[in-house]
Amino acid sequence: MSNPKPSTVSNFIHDRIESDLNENKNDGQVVTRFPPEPNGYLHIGHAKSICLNFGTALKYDGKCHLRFDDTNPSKEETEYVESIMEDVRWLGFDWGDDLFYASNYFDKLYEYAEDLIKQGKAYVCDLSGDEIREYRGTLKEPGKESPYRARSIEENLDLFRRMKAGEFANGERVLRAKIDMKSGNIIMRDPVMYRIQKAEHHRTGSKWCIYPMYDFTHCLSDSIEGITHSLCTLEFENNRPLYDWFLDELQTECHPQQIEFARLNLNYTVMSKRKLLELVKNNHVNGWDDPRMPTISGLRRRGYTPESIRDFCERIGVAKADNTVDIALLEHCLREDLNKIAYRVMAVLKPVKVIIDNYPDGKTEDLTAENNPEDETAGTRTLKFSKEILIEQEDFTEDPPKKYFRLSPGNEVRLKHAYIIKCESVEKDDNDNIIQIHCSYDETSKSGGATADRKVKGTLHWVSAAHCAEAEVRLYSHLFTKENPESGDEDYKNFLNRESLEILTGCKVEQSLAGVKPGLNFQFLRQGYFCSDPDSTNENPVFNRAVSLRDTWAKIQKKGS
RNA sequence: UGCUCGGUGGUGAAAUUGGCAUCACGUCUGACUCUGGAUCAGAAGUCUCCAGGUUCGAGCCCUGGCCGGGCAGCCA
Repeated sequence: MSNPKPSTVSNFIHDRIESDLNENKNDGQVVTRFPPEPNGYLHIGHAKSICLNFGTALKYDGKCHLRFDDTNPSKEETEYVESIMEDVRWLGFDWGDDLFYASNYFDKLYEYAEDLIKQGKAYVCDLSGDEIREYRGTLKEPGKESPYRARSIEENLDLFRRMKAGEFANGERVLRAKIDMKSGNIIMRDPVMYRIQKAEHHRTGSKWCIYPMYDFTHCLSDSIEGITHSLCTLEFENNRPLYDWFLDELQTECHPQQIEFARLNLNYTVMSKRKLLELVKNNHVNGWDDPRMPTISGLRRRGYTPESIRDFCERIGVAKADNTVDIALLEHCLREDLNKIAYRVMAVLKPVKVIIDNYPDGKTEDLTAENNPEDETAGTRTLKFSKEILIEQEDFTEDPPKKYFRLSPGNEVRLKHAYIIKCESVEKDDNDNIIQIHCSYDETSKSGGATADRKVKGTLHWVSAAHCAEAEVRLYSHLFTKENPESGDEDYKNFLNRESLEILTGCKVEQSLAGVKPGLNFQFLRQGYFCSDPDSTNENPVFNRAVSLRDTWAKIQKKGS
């Protein structure tokens, strides 16, 4: 496994950092941060942000902090904290000692809030939630000032301290910044800084009953940590004036620059934590790490490598335009990585028996198979060959269409690493199902043998019936049937692909795959890349199809139909 | 009819900051192949949302439109 390398392609953020560096801003330092809220599992969209933030630090010889933005105890859990750390690490990034929690700053944040009150720039407001919304105005109409806006500094201080002391109920009072109720930017209409929430926090327990809001917390956390460039997604653009306002009014020593970029969207899936949570909670998928999910843990279980995901994030670039990336690019990145490193093995997913009539009864042969033609150092393994073998049902047909290179009556194919065989006859049951196929083999055509270079059009994968293991194989396709399940008025769940998971049992795999450890990538020859699943047992190895191989034949068939 | 951001092949991103619109994915040909994989060679597809203007020269600057996104949580 390789470590992340500094990115070679630039983007508008790196351009700005370079111009800052040229002006010797921040003493030539670059410090970024990845600030997830621990309220769900990370997904491929977060991977973009992780690669951007950690990658930027790597490129400019700076640092990237991991900071949990844990200011809302009702939604956050330790389980999420742990999964996030695991995922970031797995992606190949290292935050060193720079692990932080916004909740670590609650004391400081509280002092900053009192500071603002003392400056007359924050006040305690008794309006109810509904009233606050009413007073806020609308997108087109200005808001009205709260009747509590004019409270004295002393009264505000007293009330805020009593909020902290737990004297009031949830929702009874909030602390607000005194900015401008007529601002065109609704964010600036006296935003709430603190709310009362009598809830157990996953780190601070019951120490606090007031919790700071995102806007107040984020800029100050960045400032406290000495972040130079605070990279976030586009929906926070409107919040930047507020980010700057808090830091300006509090005259903090460090004033990071917030820069926004467009979040990642992928077709045939959804990318909001809320929707992913819903899929998990309502059992539309089997947990956060279901291989169909765009979560990091799902992709990992599916068989994606950290390298392929980083490569993907590099290729999609960073810009400000809304975008939907074709999932085919992600798949391309995986194939490219796995092509270099995955061992080739043979697995027959839907078997049909072939009997080689002129092959001696009871004979077995050891054949030598290369593990990876793309990598000489990968070595070889031994394969057993015998009279009865299994091939893929798809690889035989009685009436071959045009350009069909596989096995059919009277036709020859090569068995990979073994002999050329010819179909002599077909045996069927009463219902016209093929039971077994009778073939003859050309003894001199053995790989490495006398007429080994004799050409036939097709080459098939196979396993020896007496020398194989049974396995379960899970085939995945797009989670949604629609490119953009979120467009239009209809509920995205209506577009869930009912056939996104196909479970195949009774698959036959070569012996070397028996008892395989989970998390290993293989190429099943001619089929795709598969990854052993944690559900595997010695008796029942389970493989997930990460991605199929490019399939020219499938395209030809599609055009024909 | 508030504030704000964006618009470059099918998709994503570039364009040395005003100088021949480039790259990748995808698509399509063909070659090669003991994986219909990989690889290699090639092709089509954008004249940059529109209309003006400045300029020898505009994707880039200016003006006016058009279209799309975000913002009215005591979420982040």
